[in-house]
Amino acid sequence: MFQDIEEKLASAIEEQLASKFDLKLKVSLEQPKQSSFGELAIPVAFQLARQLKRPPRQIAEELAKGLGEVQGVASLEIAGNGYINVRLDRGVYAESLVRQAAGPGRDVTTKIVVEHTNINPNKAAHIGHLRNAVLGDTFVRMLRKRGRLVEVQNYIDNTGVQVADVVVGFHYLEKKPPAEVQALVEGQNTRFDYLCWDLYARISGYYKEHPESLKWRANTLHAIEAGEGELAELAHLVADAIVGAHLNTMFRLGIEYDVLPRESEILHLNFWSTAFELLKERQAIYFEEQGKNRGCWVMPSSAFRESEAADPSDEEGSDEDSKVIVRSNGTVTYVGKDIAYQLWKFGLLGKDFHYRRWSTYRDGHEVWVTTSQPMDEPSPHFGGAAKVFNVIDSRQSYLQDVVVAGLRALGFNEQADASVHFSYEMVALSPRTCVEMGIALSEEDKRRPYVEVSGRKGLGVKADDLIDKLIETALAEVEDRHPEADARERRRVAEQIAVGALRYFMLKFTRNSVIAFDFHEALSFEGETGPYVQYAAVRAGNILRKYEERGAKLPRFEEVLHAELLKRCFETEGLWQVLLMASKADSAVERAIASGEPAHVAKYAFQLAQSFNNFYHEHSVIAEEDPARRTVLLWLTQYVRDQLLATLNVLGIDQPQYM
RNA sequence: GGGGGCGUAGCUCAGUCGGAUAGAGCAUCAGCCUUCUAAGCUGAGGGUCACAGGUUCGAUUCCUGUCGCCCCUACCA
Repeated sequence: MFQDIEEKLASAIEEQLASKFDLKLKVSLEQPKQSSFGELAIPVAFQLARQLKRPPRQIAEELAKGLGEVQGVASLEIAGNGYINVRLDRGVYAESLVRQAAGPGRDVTTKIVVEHTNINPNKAAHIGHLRNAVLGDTFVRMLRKRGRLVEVQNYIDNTGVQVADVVVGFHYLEKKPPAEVQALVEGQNTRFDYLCWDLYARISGYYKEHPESLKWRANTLHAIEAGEGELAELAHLVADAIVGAHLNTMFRLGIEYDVLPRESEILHLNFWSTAFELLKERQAIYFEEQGKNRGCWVMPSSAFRESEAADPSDEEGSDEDSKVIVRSNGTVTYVGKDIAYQLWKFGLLGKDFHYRRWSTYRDGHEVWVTTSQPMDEPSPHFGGAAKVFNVIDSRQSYLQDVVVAGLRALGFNEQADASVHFSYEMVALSPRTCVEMGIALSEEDKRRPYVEVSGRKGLGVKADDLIDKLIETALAEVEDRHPEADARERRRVAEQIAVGALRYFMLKFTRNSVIAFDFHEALSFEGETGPYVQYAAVRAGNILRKYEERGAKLPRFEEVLHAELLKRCFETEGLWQVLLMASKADSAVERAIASGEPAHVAKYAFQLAQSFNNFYHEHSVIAEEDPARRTVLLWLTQYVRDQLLATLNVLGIDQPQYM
């Protein structure tokens, strides 16, 4: 609703600008700093003042006069030097919320692909991976909430170095044949993904002490790429088992995928060789004859580095910064495969995978995986997007630039522009948390704001361990508060609170801020946290439930409530502010999509919860004696609850039955 | 060396296109449970928006420089 009025006003002003000043300008609206200024502010006169060389106040007055009647708007005022402040007609506004004109569906024709999670399938997921998956999943929920068609892809790098290293560990270090590893996968006593976590750290250390053993890695990579032999078999075994573990971990947080494109199929279905031919044909890459990259196919740095293109005076052979796409031994780097994958996402490769159903989630949703052989059962159609978001760690922005440069070099400028590196900073550990975990720190590290995690060193917090710990903490609290409740139900509530705390924690920071993970902070359920928001929703639900438990029935609000009554009640500033805040849910999501910041939705959820908690404290709904007023308060409670739940749903957070 | 990011309250962070008196949470202190659950609410203290210039009617925001911290700059991803 708020969204509608914003759009209506913006376009009305834009029309004015066009007719009065012959200007084409995108008008944006602000929220006034103080609520006494009204509900919306239009600062457009300031922008115009310079262009028109006239005082902003005068322009504002002219625009406001010309605007006339806008539905739902009570008045326009010129304030300060030239703000146009907008006051809504509270009665009309509230009434339209009671009638709930559904928000407009947006673009459902073009597909958006969001790729996220993308964890190397060689060990358990850690907190850094959680940030990726939660960000990606929330962004997907945001887009879907606002009517976009979205496909979720989780790329599986099952032929890369990291998988190879674990295979090396099993084969060369532990001398385990595939059958034995299979037994470990199926074993009940230890978790396979945890076991691989340790093994990966072990083999990484081993390489350091015995550099000659790196040839094992090379051997293994070749075997995997060829797809034959015991090493390849081990790689498949490990990768599939770990992917299963990752999907289970993510499902605990309500994260699901549509399709798992695998690197093995990129290779075996010759996606790469097709892309390779294209790149050579268009001369996007060339064969290096000299220097350190001799014998490799490389992309010149001028393709992805603006500064170098600007300065051609450099001597000819200065391509030390070129990016190797095909190594001198003939194998292709990750970036090369990623270019082929990116082309497929846009439907530009002229090829497709084959698919089989990987599994079906408990809610019935299916996730598919790519295969190299045609399957009998028909599959949905994947790929062919108009826009692609790649949720990838910001440390890889250089590689992402190379991928986009690849598209551009092939002449796909439109798709290059539609490729978004949805980047985010890493999750590190606070020094305090390192100490708690028994990680030895140097004096220097202790003074740092954070300590980087390292899979190679096995240093980090495993996702499932963190989730378990959160559940444990929440459960203790739930048991304390509800000793009489059913144990299974309490467990369920604790899980929902834990997930709420974790997802909110991962979302409350904007993407480009490094999170120094701290157990104490993450385990907090007070203040700006997921549980705080959940608690507000639960309280709202309690009011409605209690009301009905006491024998009354909730009125049919749309029949009982009318503009006049609503206007009278919402003259109370506090109540109006709650309603206003609640009506901004869609606007908040839309804004967050535009800025690419899921954190904005989290912040909004918190503000709405805060606003409601305030209301809860100040007004007794059920005890309200004036029946008309009570009806309004009940409706407000229900409306806020609905908006809160809708927003929590966008954040991937459930409402517990009680707290 | 080159590229990118950051620097806002004791701590962790927000801060819309340059606009009205710079905001939250935590921590500290002082209050509030016979009520729809206190995982809550109210209040207080706490700021040279790193520093110095510049552009502007107006700068936390844009530009330049300085200082400090971080990331990238692999035939790993």
